[in-house]
Amino acid sequence: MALLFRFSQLRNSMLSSCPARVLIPYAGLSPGKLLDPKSYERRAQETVSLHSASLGSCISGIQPLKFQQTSEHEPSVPLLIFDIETTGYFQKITGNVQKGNRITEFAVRDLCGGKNSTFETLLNPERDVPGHLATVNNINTDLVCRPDVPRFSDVLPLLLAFVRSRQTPGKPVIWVAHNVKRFDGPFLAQEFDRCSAQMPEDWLFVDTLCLARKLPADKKHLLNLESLCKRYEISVEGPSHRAMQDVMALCHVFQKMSFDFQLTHEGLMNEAINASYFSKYLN
DNA sequence: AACGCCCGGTACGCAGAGTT
DNA sequence: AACTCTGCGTACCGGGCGTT
Repeated sequence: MALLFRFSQLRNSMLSSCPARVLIPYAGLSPGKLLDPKSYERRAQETVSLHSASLGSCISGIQPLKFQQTSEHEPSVPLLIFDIETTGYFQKITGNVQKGNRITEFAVRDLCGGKNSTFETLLNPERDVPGHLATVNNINTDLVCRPDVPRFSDVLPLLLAFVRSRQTPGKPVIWVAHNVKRFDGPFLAQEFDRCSAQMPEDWLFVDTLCLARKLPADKKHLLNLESLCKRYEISVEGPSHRAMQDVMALCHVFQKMSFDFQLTHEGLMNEAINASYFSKYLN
């Protein structure tokens, strides 16, 4: 019998986040080599405290998020729910790779939970944030275009270290996001490309938008994340369109969808695309 | 054999929808 | 607002079947 995803009480706080000092040893970097750790860590902690204050009670009316390893003898593949905020829509860049829209915030959460199961950071896009977007997510030029806000290239070693810290050797990693095929994925691939790096081949991506399209007709009308939260009766309060908040909402949506589709690890792997899918969005 | 009808598969274009 | 995937409707084609 196929193993079903099961969700159990999170062992640790939903908001436990992974500070830079934890990841730097994984990344094999000295703090000075990466960025000013104090300024970064202070910002990271500020971000956590911000979420602790504003998001701690933002999701209510549902059971606590649950997830269990499928077998103690066979470590499960980590499911990393992530979301990004950007300076605009994805545009394929031709010629000058410094042009185009950039990521301004990145948040990820390992659905398995545990210590240091989340990672989030603001990112310096090295370009202005269009004014109309500040009304969407409250991320403006003054907030992110500062020397103490790390660029994606600064954070990349930490991100890779975070993934390594969650990954079972020899097992792939499954990233889950809403519209990852057309938005988050291409952006991520483009940022890797800017860093002259390649996304690891054992990174797989599952698009919850594609899953939502397969929902029964009565649940199919609107498929954006907000509508899915309403349909699954997931109450999300506070400011929307912030990366970690959307991650938390998507965690719960994904949980519900997993039950709806009776998703198995095998089924999820079949739904997944690998990093090479996004190469068509690069030069 | 000729004709008409139905069904399934394929191809195409358009509108809607998704992300910030 | 930019971009493009997806679903839907439509048209077309070929095969099967029944009727004349």
